[in-house]
Amino acid sequence: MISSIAELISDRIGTMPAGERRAAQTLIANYPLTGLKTVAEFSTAAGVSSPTILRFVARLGFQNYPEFQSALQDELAAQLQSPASRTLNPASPAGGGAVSPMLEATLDNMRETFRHLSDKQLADIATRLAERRGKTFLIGGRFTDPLARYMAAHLAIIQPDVYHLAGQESIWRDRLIDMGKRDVLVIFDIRRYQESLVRFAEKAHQRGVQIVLFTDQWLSPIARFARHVIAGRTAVPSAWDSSAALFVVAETLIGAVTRQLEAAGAKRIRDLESLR
Amino acid sequence: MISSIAELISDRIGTMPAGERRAAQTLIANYPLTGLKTVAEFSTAAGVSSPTILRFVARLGFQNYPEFQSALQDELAAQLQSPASRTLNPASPAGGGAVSPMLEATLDNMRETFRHLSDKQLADIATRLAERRGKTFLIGGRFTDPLARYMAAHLAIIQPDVYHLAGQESIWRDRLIDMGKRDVLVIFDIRRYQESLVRFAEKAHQRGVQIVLFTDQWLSPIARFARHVIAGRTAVPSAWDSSAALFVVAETLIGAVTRQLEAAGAKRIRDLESLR
DNA sequence: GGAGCGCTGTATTTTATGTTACGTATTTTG
DNA sequence: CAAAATACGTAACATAAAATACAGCGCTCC
Repeated sequence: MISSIAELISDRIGTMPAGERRAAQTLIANYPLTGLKTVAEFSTAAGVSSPTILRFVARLGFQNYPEFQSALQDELAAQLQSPASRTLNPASPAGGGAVSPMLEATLDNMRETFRHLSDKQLADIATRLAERRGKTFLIGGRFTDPLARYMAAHLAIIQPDVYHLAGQESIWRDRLIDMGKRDVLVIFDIRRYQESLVRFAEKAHQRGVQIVLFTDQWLSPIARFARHVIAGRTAVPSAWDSSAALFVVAETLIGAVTRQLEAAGAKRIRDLESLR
Repeated sequence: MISSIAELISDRIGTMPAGERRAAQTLIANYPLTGLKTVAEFSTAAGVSSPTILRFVARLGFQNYPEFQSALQDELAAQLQSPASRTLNPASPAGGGAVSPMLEATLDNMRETFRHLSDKQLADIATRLAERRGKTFLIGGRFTDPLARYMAAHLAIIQPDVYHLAGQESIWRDRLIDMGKRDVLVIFDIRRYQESLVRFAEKAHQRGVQIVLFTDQWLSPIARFARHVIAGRTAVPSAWDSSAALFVVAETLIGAVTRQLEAAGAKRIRDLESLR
């Protein structure tokens, strides 16, 4: 069975004429980058003419060059999403049970999630949450609402006016009245994205509320309205998606907000410490 | 110093207008693939128009779109050639901001937690939860109750008689009447351990309820009454303890229970799948 | 509440990319 | 050794993509 284009090529490279073989070798040499460039660039890199490149991809079974490129991109996407550590990390020892694959995937997800997340971005969001110009609302979807609760439970201690929106849709929809452009709304939404949340986000956005969105890598439609978007990896070998990466981001953010408030010498924090 | 385009983006994302920010977020969400596609594809993915994409790349300092794509390709080429660099976030090398110590500590916590947790132990707990002799109750403390909710939300789908105990102490204390030796009580309790939870656990234990305890490495006093104890690492460089390791164990357990029920060919699972 | 500025999308133009047709070179076979 | 078939490149063509011009809208700041 042939699963990658590289395999396909090495499978057929024997039956190719000289020019196309040079194309194949050039592509394999630094795969798959050459294939993502234009036909002209590919051809000069291989030292052949453009039609030869086209005949080459035709021989591989593709209808046209763009189709070939799409296939390469899809392959690359799959590769980038499940990074190297799974294959080269010998961290999964004897065990082999059902645990380690799950753990490994989760660890990968976290590394990948943070790789796409800069310190500055997190600091910006933390600042927004810490500056306390208005109120902070948190809400989540069916499975992610606990994350909203978790974050709310912490934030509510270190600052006032933090509200978790719970219960039925009609209840939190009415809270829109309290929201304005000085307020922040933190939404957790991973697929399948919930219609009710999208509607709610849209209305809040219209009222000028700043939205911070926690979502998965495919981005909830709410991203359209969000001021800040955090995209976490969710894929694990399970029937369910994993929210663990988002959970860790949430904890990191909680820590960052706390630190900022401490640095600002917020009275509330001092009061709090004296209480402990 | 800015070495990657992703950094460049997160550096300037704050100063961008809404549309371009959406473009930036879309690109970061699955970097760098979206940037390798055509302007039209990029624009629809981000939900903006093509000129906005072009203005976006112009703002990043590129003369035109192809130049931007070449830069992305070069970056990708460098990454693919030295796979080691891919696992680490180049944005936060040594020292850096507050992100990576937090992440590193969290990852360590998870590895440590699972190191002290055998496959068999997890499988036993999963079996206990899956065998469905009685009811399943879940409850947590001040900060960990969201974890109980998260687990309950999943378990309640794949099996009946799953209850999350919420609200005031008096409410769930009364639920003790419903509990017997065929039932399972899942408790999340990390320090500072809550008196009310300990009392509740003791009473449940006296009634013969099987207790599964999620706690920290110093073990809640509830461990005395528990049939199964999961001790997660919680130490992170933050003012707060981290529940992330326990969260991942919970997810692992949810996955294991689901798998067992699938393997047992539970009718409910089949019904569920037909609903999807 | 009004004027000015800036951002965004639609429509059009321009550029360059992929594709095809055809003639020449090269290799293979009888 | 000759003839045929196959492979390859040059050059013209068509198509799709990027770039630009312009108008409408929303926003901010007086």
